[in-house]
This record gives sequence, C-alpha cells and structure tokens, in this order.
Amino acid sequence: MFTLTQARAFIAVAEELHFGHAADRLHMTQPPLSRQIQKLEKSLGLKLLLRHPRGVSLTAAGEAFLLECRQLVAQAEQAPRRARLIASGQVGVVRLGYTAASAYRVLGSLLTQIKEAFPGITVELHEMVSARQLESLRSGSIDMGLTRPPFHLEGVESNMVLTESLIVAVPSKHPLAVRGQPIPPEELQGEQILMYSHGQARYFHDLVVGLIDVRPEKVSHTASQVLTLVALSAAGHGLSLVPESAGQLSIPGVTFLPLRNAPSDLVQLHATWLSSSTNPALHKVAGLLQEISL
Amino acid sequence: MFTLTQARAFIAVAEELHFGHAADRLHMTQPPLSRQIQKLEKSLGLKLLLRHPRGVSLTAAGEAFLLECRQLVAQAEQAPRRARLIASGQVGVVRLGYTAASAYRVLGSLLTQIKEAFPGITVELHEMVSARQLESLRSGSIDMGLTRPPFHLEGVESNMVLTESLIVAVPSKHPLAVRGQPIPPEELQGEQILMYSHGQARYFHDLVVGLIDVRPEKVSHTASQVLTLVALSAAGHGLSLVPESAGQLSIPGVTFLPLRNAPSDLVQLHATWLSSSTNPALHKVAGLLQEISL
DNA sequence: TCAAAATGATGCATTGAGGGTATCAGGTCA
DNA sequence: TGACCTGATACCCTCAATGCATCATTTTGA
Repeated sequence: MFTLTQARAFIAVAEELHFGHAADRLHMTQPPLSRQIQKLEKSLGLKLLLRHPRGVSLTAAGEAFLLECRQLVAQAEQAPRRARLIASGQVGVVRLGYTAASAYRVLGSLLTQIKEAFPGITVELHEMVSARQLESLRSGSIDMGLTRPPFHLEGVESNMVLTESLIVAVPSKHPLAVRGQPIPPEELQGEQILMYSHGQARYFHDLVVGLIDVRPEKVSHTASQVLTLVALSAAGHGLSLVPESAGQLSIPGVTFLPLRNAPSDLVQLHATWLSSSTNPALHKVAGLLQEISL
Repeated sequence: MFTLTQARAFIAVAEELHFGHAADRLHMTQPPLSRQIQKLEKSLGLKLLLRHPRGVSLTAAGEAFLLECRQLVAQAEQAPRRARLIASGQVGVVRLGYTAASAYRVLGSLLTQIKEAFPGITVELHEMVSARQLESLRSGSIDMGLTRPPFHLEGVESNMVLTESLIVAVPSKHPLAVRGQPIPPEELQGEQILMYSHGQARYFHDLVVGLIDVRPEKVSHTASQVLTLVALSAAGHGLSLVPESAGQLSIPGVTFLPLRNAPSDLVQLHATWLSSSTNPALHKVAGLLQEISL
C-alpha cells in the first residue's frame, strides 16, 4: 500500500513535471523523491510518469491517479480540523425529541436560536410523546427531548424552556363561545368535557383533574394529543383545556377563551438530556438554553 | 501530519476497543500499536481514546475522527483501482466532435454500441463542422471527430464509418417532385440550385461540382450546413443535393428523390483521432470502430 | 484479603525505511 | 564536440517502527 507521503510527492512531481523542482517544493533532494515515485509505481503496478530527457509527463494512469491523490491529501488535511470541530461541538447533529403540542410555540424559536448561535449544528427532529422521549434518551436514539414533567430519571438533566397557562377550546356555536368572556373553572363542571388519557397524557390529565372536578359522565371522549382535543372541540364534541400556545392554531369551528384565575405557569415544558452524553453539540445546545429565553 | 498506517491502526483500536485484539488484527504486537496511537493523538493535539482498566472507549473527537479515517482509508484503497480502470480505458470520457449532418444517421447507433461495449465510458458530444473538428483534435479539446474528408494531418488516424449516396431535395410543388422519378444529373443543369459554400463546406461543394455543371447564375443561395439547404429547398428556393441520411428528416414542403446513377459510396464519413492521444478510453472506442459497422 | 489475570504503558535492542551526497547515464543544445 | 540538463543509482547515515521483556494499575475470584 502506498503512503500519504508518496501521494504528496506524486502530486508535487505531477504538478511541476520536474523532479528537481518538485523536490525543492517538498524541501528534500531529488534522489529520494525519485525513489519514492518508483516505489509508488511499483506498489501500484502502474507507470504514472513518462521520463523524458527534459522533464516528465503524465501517463493516463498518472492523470487519473493525480486526481485521486489530490482528493486523498485534501481529505487527510482537513480530517483533524473536522474532528476538532465535531469534538468542540461547533459542528454536529443533535437529535431532538418533541411533542406535537410543544412544537406550536417553542420549536421554531429554539431552532432559530440554535442556528444563530451554532450554524454548524444540525437539529434532527423526532416527534414523540414525553414518555417515549425519556426511553429514547436512555437508549441513545435521541440526544435531547422537549418533555412534560415528570422526568425523574437517573442522569437526566433538564432546563425549563416554557411555562404557560391553560385555555379553554370551545365549539364556536356554544353559548360560552358566543358570550366571549373568560370562563371560571366552576362553570366547566356542567359541560361536556374532552379529557386527556390517563396513560398516554398523564401530565395534562392530572393538570385538568387538579383544576376542575371532572365527572366521568360528562367526559365525552378521551385522547392523548392536544391537537386531537382541539379538533374534537371544533367538531362540537365538547370543551377541552389546552395549553395557551395551542390558541395559535387557527381551526375553524373552535374559539379559545381564557380560563379565569388560571396561573400563568401551569404548564411546563423542559428540555431534557443525559448528562453522560458524549455528543459535544448537545452540550453546546444545553448550555445555550441556560442563556436564552424562548 | 499523521499517516495512513496510523489511520488504519486507529480504526482497528476504535472498532475492537482493545489494543491487544486490534494489534492481532493488524498482525503486530500491542506495544508499537500503543505508541502509534499515542503519536497520532499527539500530532492531532486531541485525545481520541479513554483508557479504562478494561479496554478503551472513544472520546467525541475519537468518534468524529473515526469517521474521517474510515473515509480516508476507503478512498486510499480504491484509488489504485480507479486509476487502473481509467488507465485501461474501461472508465473515462471521450469528447466527440460531430457534424450536424452526421448525427442524422450514425451518431445514435455509435453511442449505443459504445455504451454496450464499454459501459464505463461517457461520450461528451460537441457539434462542430469538419474543419473545426480537426483544429479541436490538434488543440486537444476533443478526442475524436466524425469528419468529412479530407483530413490529411500529421498524426491523425481515421476509420471510415459510413458511405452513402447523394439525393436531391426538391420543393414539393416543383414539377420534378410531382413526377416522383429518380432525377438524371443532366436534368439539374437548368434548375435553380442551392449550393454548399466553398470555404465552409468544401467537401460537399466539390462533390456537387464533380457531379453536375453548376452555372453561377443558377445558384440561388449558398450555405454550409445540410440542414440549411434542406430548409431552403422546402421554402422553394431551389433544389439541393444532400446526403442520403438527410432524407430521414421529415420537413414539410420538401420531397427527396434519388439522383440517377449516383454511386452509393459518394459521401464518406470518417472517425478521426490523434494516434498520440493519451486518453485510453479513446483508443478503446477507436478499436471498437474497426470491429463494428454502424 | 490476597494472588492471579487483564490491560495498556514503558525500556531497550534491532531492523529497515527514508533522506542526503556524490556520481552516473542519456539526451539536448549551442 | 563539449557544456548543460535531468532523472537514476550507489552508498552511507539517521531515526522511526517493530518486537520482546517488563511494569503499573485495576479487576476478579477464591
């Protein structure tokens, strides 16, 4: 097999078409250069150069091999730089898990800020619910999640990225929608309610249960995704409590009204990651999160 | 700078995560392998491996550099093969000059046969008149031409690829077209004739002059391209003599009739190339031409 | 708790690859 | 023909890579 030194030597000779000049360029003398080229030709089993009384010229194989050598040497020269960039986290990929609901408000702004701070970092988006995100963090298939509490897991670090309130999605024809006033929680008791599933959307389920007295006979349907509840409300199947950011969705048939006296930090969204991750780009992004607000 | 040997050594260690096993794989002993990796790390200024009491693991820089090394080594390994392929002519580019008229019949078939015999050879097409082709051959901007005689030039080799007859392009409303019979040469003397330019299309000019007595007052227009003459005939500007293959053009307003007693090898088309060319793919194609007929 | 095993690092002697100087061989040019 | 140019060869030297023997540290298991 040939060496990078031989490749560099060949490039010099092929460009100078003169062993002496090439040797100067390589800061060596002509005889060892001649031998290197001979050895290279022997190891390849190809004649690369035609020796003329006045300089040399390239054979077809030489022309072809010159192109290969240039590529090879260029790549060898930038390999350490690229490794350093990746190791420093300036260049890399962060696989980000997010819930559909979280995307409405923070995702765009988050991606913008990452791109601005670290143009070399690519964010790979993976939509999944909070529970899946924690599994994926552990198995290493994502680097960071945008997760709803709770996420008490060994080695998981986190940073709160968003707090918001809950609002009420009301079918547009519903009297409460027509009234257009903030809705006191107690007024919801008598209404048909769309509820979060206990298993799949535990966080929102428990939030709603803590806010209003949910009577089973008043629960028309159960779903796990915010978007689904809004769609069902739009279709007239009942009222639902959704995060404020879902109010940005413009879905015909549904009106969003504030929930009276609801604290503004009711719903939390946290960035989560494994402190043990070896992905430097992840740690850059995690560090960024502490400095910025979304 | 690091060497390919070090890159291979690092790949082995990174894959085995064990110096001893990696050394076995590289057919060497463990101590020099350790030292090679140390030297590599030193020359890069990066820690690539974390040494544990039980084997090693990769740092982020190591992960990144591993990818670079794999690429680098793969490229180094296939460089000789690719050079050999290009040198053998199995892979390469042949720049082919052709005249618009020659394209009508042989070009498609030629390209098909080349593709079949040498799938790795790409033909780059450059349309130009015969005289330009010879210039381009000499200057090295094409490798082969499809040329009309004469091409007596030092070092130019050739191979006849097509002989054909001349036919007469007659405006469809012309009495001779209506008659629809082969036309004797002497009958053309009294007609308006479209003539090839003496400078640009010397070959066809001389051919026509040799066949019929062209009286200057009967020459309505002069052009250098076969297609132009056919178009002018279609527009009713006179009769023209064109190669048989031009009869395949379906242009409204023109009828093609045989020229009575015209020999079938009147018009020749030759492939031409420089015997001194260093393009192996060209010589493959040139060799192919002697074996096939188009 | 202690000996054995595992694993990477280090010391040392040997070999060989790569470089330098001097010179040769073949060709060009005045 | 003689001075030159240019790549190849002969010969020597240095140093880097290898292998062997051994060390240091940690884990394992009785």
